[in-house]
Amino acid sequence: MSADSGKQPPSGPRAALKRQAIVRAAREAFLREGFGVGMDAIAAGAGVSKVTVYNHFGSKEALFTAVITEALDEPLGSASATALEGLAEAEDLRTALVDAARTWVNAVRTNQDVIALRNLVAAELHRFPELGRAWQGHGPEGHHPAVAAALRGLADQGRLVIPDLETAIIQLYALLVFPHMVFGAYGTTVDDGLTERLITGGVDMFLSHYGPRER
Amino acid sequence: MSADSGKQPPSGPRAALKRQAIVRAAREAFLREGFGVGMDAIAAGAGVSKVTVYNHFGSKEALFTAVITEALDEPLGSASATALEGLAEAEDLRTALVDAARTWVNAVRTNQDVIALRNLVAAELHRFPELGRAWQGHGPEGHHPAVAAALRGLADQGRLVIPDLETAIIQLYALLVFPHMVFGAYGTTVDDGLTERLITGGVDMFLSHYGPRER
DNA sequence: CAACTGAACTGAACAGTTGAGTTCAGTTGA
DNA sequence: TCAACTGAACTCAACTGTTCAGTTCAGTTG
Repeated sequence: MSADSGKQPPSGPRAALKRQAIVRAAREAFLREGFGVGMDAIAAGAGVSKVTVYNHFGSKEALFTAVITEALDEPLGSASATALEGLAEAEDLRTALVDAARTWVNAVRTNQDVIALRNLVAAELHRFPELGRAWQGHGPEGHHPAVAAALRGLADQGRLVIPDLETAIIQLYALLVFPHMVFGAYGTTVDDGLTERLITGGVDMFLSHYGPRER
Repeated sequence: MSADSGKQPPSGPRAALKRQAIVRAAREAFLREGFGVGMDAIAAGAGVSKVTVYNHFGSKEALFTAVITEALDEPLGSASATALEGLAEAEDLRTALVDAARTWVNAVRTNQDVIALRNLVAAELHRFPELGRAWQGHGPEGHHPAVAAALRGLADQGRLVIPDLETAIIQLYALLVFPHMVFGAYGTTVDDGLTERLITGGVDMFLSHYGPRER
């Protein structure tokens, strides 16, 4: 019944280009109009025949899945991850944390696309239960491990006192990135001034609780 | 062309019951299957003829709007608002804050429906731009004023030192309710133990930053 | 209490549209 | 030469919204 009965997707360099164009156009289309956007519109946006789309992906759901999983392993974390790693060597912990937080939050803010995609997934959860599960642990908060490692390192150095690491990680996320995710959900964006106050204020608050009592 | 040309919706006690049943069923259906659910399914769920649905609401979009606006002024905040008001008279600020936070967070957690509805609105923003605007300022974080008043009161008493009220409010939200909203977005729920640790840990963190330096 | 009235409701069929996925004959390009 | 691609026409299912003949029911009148 489905198109994938014994058919393997096209291969070769030409096919790869087409595939890329399709995913790109599909992502834009989904972001612009939601999951309800027509396959014809996507094909047209990719400058490709609808048949080609189906030869590559077999179904709309598979295409959507491809878009999401592709967005899933976007670099998003690379800049902020390196910023977090440098934390151990920093002399002035507060300044270093504020800097790391800035690049981190900025990565989230400039990738509103990813947040919007998450909303799509959330809204279509009933259609894509696996995607919902796959999205957990990824997305903008996808590098828990990096944050965990950074915090653990600082704790081992004795520069932070963290009795409950899991809670602390969530709190750091909550103070720094969750506001942008929550407000971004309806298209509201947090303005630059407030963003900066949330960063410095969040770091200060985090340090005044977990930091050494040097204050 | 539309059905509302010169037609007013039915009135009277019987009609009111039907209308209520329709909105209720529509809400469940939308939550269960998303906006794509068929009107026949909604009518069946309400135990009502499809014609009755159209006599009452005229269109699917109008019905969806009715569901959302009805959810908009749900009491959600009443319990937590009163809990927040009692804060000024409390002797033990930490205990009182933790208690207030518990009822507040619980209100949010048990109203996951409302959060899920918000996701629907976000996903269908292009179809309902007005709804998106109406939803801002409401929803689970809809009682900013109550929180603002409570914090201001404590600051005036000298029991908290809050240089930037707006930031402080968002931080309180971030520490206590945002995690449940973010994780709840894909159906993941925060388990009871973590919830409790987030509450106490969040309050402690908040107080260690804004509270008097008695620590 | 019986007959009546009229608005609201039912059930089923129907019209019109949209969109997913397919078919196919023909074209492009390494 | 062969796999990939195109374009257009097509099927098929689902969905929104409508129509209509008949039914329910609260309230009114005699």
